[in-house]
Amino acid sequence: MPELPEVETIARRLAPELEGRRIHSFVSHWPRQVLPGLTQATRAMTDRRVLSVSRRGKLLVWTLAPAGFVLVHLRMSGRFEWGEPDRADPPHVRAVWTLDTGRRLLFCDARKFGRIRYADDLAQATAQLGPEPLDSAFTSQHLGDMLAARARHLKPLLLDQSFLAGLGNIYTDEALFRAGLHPLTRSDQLSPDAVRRLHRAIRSVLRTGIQHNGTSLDWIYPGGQMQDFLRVYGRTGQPCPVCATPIRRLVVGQRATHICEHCQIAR
DNA sequence: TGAATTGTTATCGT
DNA sequence: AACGATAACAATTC
Repeated sequence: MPELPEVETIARRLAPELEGRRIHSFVSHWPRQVLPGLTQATRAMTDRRVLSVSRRGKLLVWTLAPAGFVLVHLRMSGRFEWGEPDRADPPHVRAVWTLDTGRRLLFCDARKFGRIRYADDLAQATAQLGPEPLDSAFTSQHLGDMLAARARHLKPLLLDQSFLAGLGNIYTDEALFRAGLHPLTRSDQLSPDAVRRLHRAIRSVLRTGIQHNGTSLDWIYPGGQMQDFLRVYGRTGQPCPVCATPIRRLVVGQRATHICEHCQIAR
């Protein structure tokens, strides 16, 4: 579930606790989610200091000193919790970093789809990711060029992390609604105005998501308020906030997709 | 009980 | 060959 705004929120919460700390030890209870391999990753993380915690797309990035990076992808159900000395650990703890302070950072992941990767080279490890939608370098002109170079339906294209990094199902549906664009619109057939609307919609919905600490729809990601500001996602049958037409749920590229048929047209 | 959930990868077709 | 579409897959919750 965690998409760009959720991962950004997690990074901001983690940073003040983790930055400056040294990793004393690392233990995994599900080694297959540790890359490039448990022994290699463990050796590379142990006794290194966390310089900074940031985000690239949906990846959480820890910059280590003197060298190296930890990249955590939460996938569907990954989340971080701090171990409490006088309380039992939460369920589904898959990995534990123990810090020089003795504090334990727990990686919990019910579905075990998350990934913990150590990499020497950040650029190489993130080479397949598309641009950051909130970067100042990501202009409407840039998006227009990218869209025109492809001939694909907007929804699956926006979900493609190698096209643009960070959008998932929720924010893609919300961005398309705000842009007034149907998810099946072909990327190379947008008018210049539609490109501008889409660029604006993507950035504003992500910024709004961050402002509200992300979207909390179930037990997987707590502490967000963005679910109160969603206009189409998960609102099947409820009235469109603009025109009151009931929101419809369709399936596009094997993904649940929520639209207002009146407000969202191919153009 | 099986339907739903999502990003990534492998595979198929054009 | 390159690109787009599609299926399979990871594992669990309700």
